[in-house]
Amino acid sequence: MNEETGLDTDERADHGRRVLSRERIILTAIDFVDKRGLTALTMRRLGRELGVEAMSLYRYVNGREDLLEGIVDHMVAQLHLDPDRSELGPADGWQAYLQWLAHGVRALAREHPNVFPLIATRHPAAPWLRPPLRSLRVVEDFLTTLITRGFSDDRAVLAYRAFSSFLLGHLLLEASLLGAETGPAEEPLDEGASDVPNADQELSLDMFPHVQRLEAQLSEDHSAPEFERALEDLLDRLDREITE
Amino acid sequence: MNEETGLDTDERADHGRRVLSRERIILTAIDFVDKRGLTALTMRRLGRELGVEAMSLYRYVNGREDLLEGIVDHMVAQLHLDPDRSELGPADGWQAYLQWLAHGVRALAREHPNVFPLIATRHPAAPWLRPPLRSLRVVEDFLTTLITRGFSDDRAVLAYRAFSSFLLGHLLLEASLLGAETGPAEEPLDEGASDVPNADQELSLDMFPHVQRLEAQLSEDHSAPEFERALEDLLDRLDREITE
DNA sequence: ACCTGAACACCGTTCAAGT
DNA sequence: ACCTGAACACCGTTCAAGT
Repeated sequence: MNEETGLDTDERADHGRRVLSRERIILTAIDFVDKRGLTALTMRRLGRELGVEAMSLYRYVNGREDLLEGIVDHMVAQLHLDPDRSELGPADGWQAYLQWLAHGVRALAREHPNVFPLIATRHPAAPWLRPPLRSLRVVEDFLTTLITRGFSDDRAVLAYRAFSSFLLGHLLLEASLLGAETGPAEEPLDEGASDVPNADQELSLDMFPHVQRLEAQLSEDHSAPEFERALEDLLDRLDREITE
Repeated sequence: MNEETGLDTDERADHGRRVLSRERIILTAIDFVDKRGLTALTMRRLGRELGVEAMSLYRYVNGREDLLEGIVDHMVAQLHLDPDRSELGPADGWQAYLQWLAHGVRALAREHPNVFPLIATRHPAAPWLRPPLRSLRVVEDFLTTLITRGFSDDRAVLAYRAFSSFLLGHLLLEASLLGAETGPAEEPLDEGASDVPNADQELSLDMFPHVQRLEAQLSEDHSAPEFERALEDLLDRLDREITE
């Protein structure tokens, strides 16, 4: 296997006559979701994007579910390619590692806000893999790093759980804000065009004075500082735990 | 409107000749998702469940998206019906209120683990509504409670954001664990039956010694105490914020 | 070896038609 | 007023057939 491309070398020697590959399909799918949203991703449309009939994909991908799984795996695997990782020597503490990892996952969420919900909500393959840190390699890395830096087994597992919850909550919300634009084809849908007893809570804002008054502040996006602040609090909490 | 049934009284006087109503459709849909999972929910299947053709639903529901919206609204609205709410007088502090609210949302997630991802990931109607506290009434309640107990506007908004992230991260993970059973028809799918270059990470566990050794501990479910612990930490943090 | 045409069962949704 | 039949465009997926 070629480390860089993930393709067998004899496939690459094929002068590109081979149009499809699992790698290319997954990359195209991620690109497609980035641009048009998750719900728009269809085997048939993805085929068209690749200049091929939908049925051809089934040679490389075990159906739609497997395609989604492949997308998630590919995304999470990116964490290992982060160049900054090499700057982290054994001399650095676990806090530096968790900072690095947290920012790596956050970068993923910000680059692919439409894909992140997939990472966040698909059922992991095993009960001890929790979103968004859902890869054996990443979890192994996590545990070794903490344990070699003084965490007991129990504390390391606790930290993994707490860290997962933290990332999930903050990044899913942040991705949701970013993805709202690209989302599922946000139709204008002019008001009152429906004759359905909608029970719609278009109860006017007047009934909710605080929300109305604070609407602007509620809409502000302070994702970055809030993320940093909450991350530091989490690290402090973990620090207190291991020394208590 | 009848407070208990949510039906107009003249509808109830109709001797039940009217089979359908938005209320009944949504309740049946929630029940269906609880039992068979979100992906199984189909307009046609839901119609069959109600003893009716799928097309009939369109008189009460503006298509599938609106149905999902209705489900989310109905679930979140349940928070106001919590009987314990009445035990919270103005004498109780904001901490008691946030404890009550957190446990209310957690109860929702545990009772409907297959529905919770919907609450967590659907784009809110407005940018200042964040999952899972995505209803005007709930947010208004949140803000008034905190502000009348000494929070400044800014602190209250910060608290809303932090609280949302906290609930989302913890409860989505917890619901995911519970929902794994009922989930999307988890097929056995015997190993090796596929000829696809899966790049499957069935790299044996031997390569991940820490994960292997801690597998049992990683699989343990300590949702309840972890939730309580993290909630208290959050409340402490908010407390520190307003008094600093 | 790799891609496709045709086919199947199933979707969401619309609308004219039934009662 | 409420439900349905028929139809349309679109799904995912299989498999025999083409090259």
